[in-house]
Amino acid sequence: MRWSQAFIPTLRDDPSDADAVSHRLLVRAGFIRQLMAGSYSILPAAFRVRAKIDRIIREEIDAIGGQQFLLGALHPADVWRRSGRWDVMGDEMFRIVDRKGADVALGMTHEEIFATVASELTSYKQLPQLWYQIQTKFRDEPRPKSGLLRVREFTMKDSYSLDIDQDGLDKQFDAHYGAYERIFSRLGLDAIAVDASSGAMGGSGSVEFMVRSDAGEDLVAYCQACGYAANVERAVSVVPAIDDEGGPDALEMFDTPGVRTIQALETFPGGATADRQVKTLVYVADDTLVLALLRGDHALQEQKLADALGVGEVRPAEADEIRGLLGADAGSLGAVDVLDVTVIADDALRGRTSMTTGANINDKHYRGVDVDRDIAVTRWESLREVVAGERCASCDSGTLEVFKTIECGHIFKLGTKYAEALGATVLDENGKSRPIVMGSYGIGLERNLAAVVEVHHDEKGIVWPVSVAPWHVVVTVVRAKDEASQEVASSIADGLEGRGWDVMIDDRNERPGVKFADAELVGFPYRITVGPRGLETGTVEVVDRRSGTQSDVALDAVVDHVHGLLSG
RNA sequence: CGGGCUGUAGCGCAGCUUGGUAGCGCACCUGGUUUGGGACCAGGGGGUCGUCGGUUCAAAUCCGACCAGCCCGACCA
Repeated sequence: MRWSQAFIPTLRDDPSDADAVSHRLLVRAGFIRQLMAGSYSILPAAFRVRAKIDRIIREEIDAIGGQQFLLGALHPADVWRRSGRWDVMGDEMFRIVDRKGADVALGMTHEEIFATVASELTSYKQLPQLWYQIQTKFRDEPRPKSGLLRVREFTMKDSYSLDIDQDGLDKQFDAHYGAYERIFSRLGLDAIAVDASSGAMGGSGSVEFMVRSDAGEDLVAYCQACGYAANVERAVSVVPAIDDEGGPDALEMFDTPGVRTIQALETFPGGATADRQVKTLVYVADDTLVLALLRGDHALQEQKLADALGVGEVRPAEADEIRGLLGADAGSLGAVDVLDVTVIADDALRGRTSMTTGANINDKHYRGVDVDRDIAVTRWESLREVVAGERCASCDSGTLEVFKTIECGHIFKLGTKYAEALGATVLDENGKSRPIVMGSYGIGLERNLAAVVEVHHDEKGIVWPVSVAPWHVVVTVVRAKDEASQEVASSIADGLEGRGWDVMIDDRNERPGVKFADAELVGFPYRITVGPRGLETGTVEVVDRRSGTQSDVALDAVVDHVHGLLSG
């Protein structure tokens, strides 16, 4: 490829609306252009990167037995109604009405459709199967952002495993786990596998593959000592025990005029430190009011509560709902003697005594609360959000870090939910009909492309790993009008292309500085500079983008030399 | 959906307060000189000023509605 004919619209200035590093660099280096919020045009350079990511994914999924499909992006409402997700997905699903008035959806994922195809399976002898596709997904995100990291239209590799039993699912899940590790490694991404909440997908287990980046939106708790890693939606940690000795034993109500917060009660005469208070939160889950109890200085992780209750989401109760349930306002709430309400208590409250909490009468609190004696706890769960610096629960010696990450892949054990809803059953060896046990496994291609840029860049621009670079080498012709230089550049490019490398010849009649700056912006792993000065001594210059190392190499050795660098 | 901000040439921006022929830098085209880190000279092309409506002799500028985009939050497989 000759740059003079290539469409790589680089910009001298940063785009004004780009915040994330990958967004800024991909726009500026001529890889993408925005069409509307959450929708981007993939330009030729980005298309080449995407094609390489696509290929790496296909190689690894094929290697664990994947068969590639291509399903429709247009889905009839019926299959989504059958799984119950036509309503669950809400505004996030793009919906259209066809000319006959039928409801149609733009596919946001394909469990329903693959399950529909799977209904043709008839015998356990046909299992296991591993089906996948690489296809466009549509999700009407409430807030697209950060360039390709959060969009409304994107390409996903989604695979689906089909098995007769849980054991088969576990095997395919593990196979995907390994394939994903190999994929991210080949993309140059240091992905951390973390326990995650399965959220709206349901199922028995899920693992997210997270890449550390400030542009990410998920928080991960990580222990360097033992490698424990979990999304904060699930993470746990060790909470040092609190000494309850010396407090009042008997339940005793006392006046707390004007006290509305944990903090205020700490300094109120006769009050208590936050770690000796019980925080009572009222939440709504599926139209039912529940109480969530935590230690006063602990924060609720809402997803944990939702998972504990087995619902998709929870929301804090409104003021009038709270008053209707407990007869008091937020600030004076407690669970003492509350009997008709589901009470979920955080594990950190187990066995605690001499606690202080609201009395469900405005401006009154109880002291001397013995949690086991005075509160009818329905269930004990981990509800609190871990905080950086806490002790690791997994190895008991390390300290947890908490940092932002990009979710680059997510694998789920689905179970039989979709197979049952869509009639995907087979006969087992006893002739009995059984629903197929499914798993689903996703990787967003463009998000991974952006994640690579988030991780591999410097102040000059992108630094592509060789595995996904749009071109491996740029041959920069310092003086475009010098025919000898152009001929040398062509022959070097031919030599490298003959070895299987992708080469861009920068033959533009620009100043050298412009071409060097563009080469660094676009991110070619290696640059070969051809100019009259070097040719006088029969050499060209080879520059390593990552390290900046420069070396003069003899003309007749440069193809071998660069081939060696790229192969290394 | 709540809060904040922005829409003027391909990109980055000024002009709007105080209404009167639409500007600057970069990019682009032609010719010339240049060429190992974002050149220079001369000439030139390109804009329904987001959209619709209102006020006015006259609107990029004032008023209203709408649309789009960005950021924070809510939300989020």
